[in-house]
Amino acid sequence: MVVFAGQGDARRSMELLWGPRVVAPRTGPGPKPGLSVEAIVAAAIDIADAEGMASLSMRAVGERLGRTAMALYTYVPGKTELVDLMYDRTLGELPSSYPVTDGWRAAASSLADELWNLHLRHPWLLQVSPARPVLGPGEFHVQETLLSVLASTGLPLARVRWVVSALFNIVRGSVQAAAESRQAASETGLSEEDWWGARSALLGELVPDLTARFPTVSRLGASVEAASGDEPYLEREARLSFEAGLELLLDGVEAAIVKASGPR
Amino acid sequence: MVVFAGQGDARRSMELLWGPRVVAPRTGPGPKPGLSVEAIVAAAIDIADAEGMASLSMRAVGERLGRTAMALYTYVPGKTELVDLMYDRTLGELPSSYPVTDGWRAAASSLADELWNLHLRHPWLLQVSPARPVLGPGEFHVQETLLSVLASTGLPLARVRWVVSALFNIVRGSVQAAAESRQAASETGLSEEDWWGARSALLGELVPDLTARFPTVSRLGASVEAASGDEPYLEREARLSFEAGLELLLDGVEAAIVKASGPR
DNA sequence: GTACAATACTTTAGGGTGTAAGGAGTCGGC
DNA sequence: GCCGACTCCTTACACCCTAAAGTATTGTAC
Repeated sequence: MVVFAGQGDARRSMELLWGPRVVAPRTGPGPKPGLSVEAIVAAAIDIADAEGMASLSMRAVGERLGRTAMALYTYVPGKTELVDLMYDRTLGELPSSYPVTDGWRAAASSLADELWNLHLRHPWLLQVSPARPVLGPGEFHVQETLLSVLASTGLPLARVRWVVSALFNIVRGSVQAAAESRQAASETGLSEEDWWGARSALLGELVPDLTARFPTVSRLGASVEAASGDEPYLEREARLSFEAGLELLLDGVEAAIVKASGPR
Repeated sequence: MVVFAGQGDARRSMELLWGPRVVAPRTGPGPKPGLSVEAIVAAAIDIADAEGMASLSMRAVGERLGRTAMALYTYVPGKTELVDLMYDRTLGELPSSYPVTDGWRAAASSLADELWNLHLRHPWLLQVSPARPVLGPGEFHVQETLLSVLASTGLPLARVRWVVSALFNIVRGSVQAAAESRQAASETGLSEEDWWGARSALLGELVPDLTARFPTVSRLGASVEAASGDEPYLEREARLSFEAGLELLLDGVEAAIVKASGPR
């Protein structure tokens, strides 16, 4: 399921995102709060990291904090907003300094790397829709960092923007394979090799004319299988895909720079 | 929630994917089947297209076919497999002929376009995990088409592979914004403009130092707002992002070709 | 023509989910 | 000392997927 930012409580939601994270102790009457928004968000992130977004329920979060699910509703309007907070807080983890002293390409590469690792550490990020942005400090932080590093190419901001979005897409796309393969392995208890072995045996049996119908795929499949050693497969695969995609993209940027500076 | 291919019924699942789509009428005893796998898949696709993956439930599919949810379990092992079928059948829609007579770049571009439109027509495709591939005919078909078109660049298949994956990522990533913005608009009843207007007003109020903290983003935001007319915004935005990303990528491919053919 | 077996479909039920509603309990301020 | 505000919990509902068991329909064999 894709989660959108709630509409009714737009203000409340924004206040949670941008407001102070350490709330001053209340002065009014009533029992002292035993929890806090940040504690809830942290617990939720822990769960999502360890067991995946599918296992993230209000009950689970409450349990981890020694409360019931409903106790959370005192602090957070609903699950949607909680997920938004998780997303934004996590993006905020991204380091912000990428010196361009070694050139824009080195800076962009290491930034992309960091972004990749961040997503790999928190794969559930991929399940939060980037369509209607959360518009929290973390998201702004990431955009600012990406934009400013790539602006150092000298390209106009209006073009840098597309580079940023393409870069983001490549990171998200490639990390998805890695993360979900990992998650699938732990959920089903089947290693990649076992799974793949069983599947390709079935394929050969049920689709005898596979190589005839899909010659190029088959050619590739054969070469890949031959080349693969016995180390974790799909994850390395995803990393390679990321690196290759990044290189292609940055080559494209370089070409754009040359073109922009005019044919000499 | 991310859906993985079931493990227990791997064989059954593969048979459904690769088996004949028009089942021969049964001869034995028992009532005649009133439904069929293909009819169920089609109904499910209709629902997902119209109301999104979140609204796709076994009940909803059954209801659309005049049955209960449980009736579907005669034809399909479970929801997981149904989603796999939906995914694979939909990918099968992609046209397969992309003549390279006008050069590889034109062919790749129009193929990418087609892929983009396909995803836009069926945005729920993005919610099916590509990690553990479905390994159905549709998926093979798409891979085969992409690979063979890009193999016409003359690059070795081992590199073409990464180009394909990057291309796929760019398509998926950029279409996500468009599709989900559309979906969000229809679900919340809020147009992009209204939503964005409300949000940015809130931002200005709650975060007065926004432009100071995120100068580059703000600079970009200002220029974009100024440039935007009064036509549907985020969707055009996503399309532009797609086109720009594609150009960057293909430029990168061109650079790779030049590099591979050796410095003259 | 009737009994049987196989299949399609429904009903029932159990364990999930998010969260609305209302009832406890706890504390600061008057 | 008590009121009111506040946190937190229990209960309840609506929805989800699907296992299990029951019912209806059909073709075949005797």
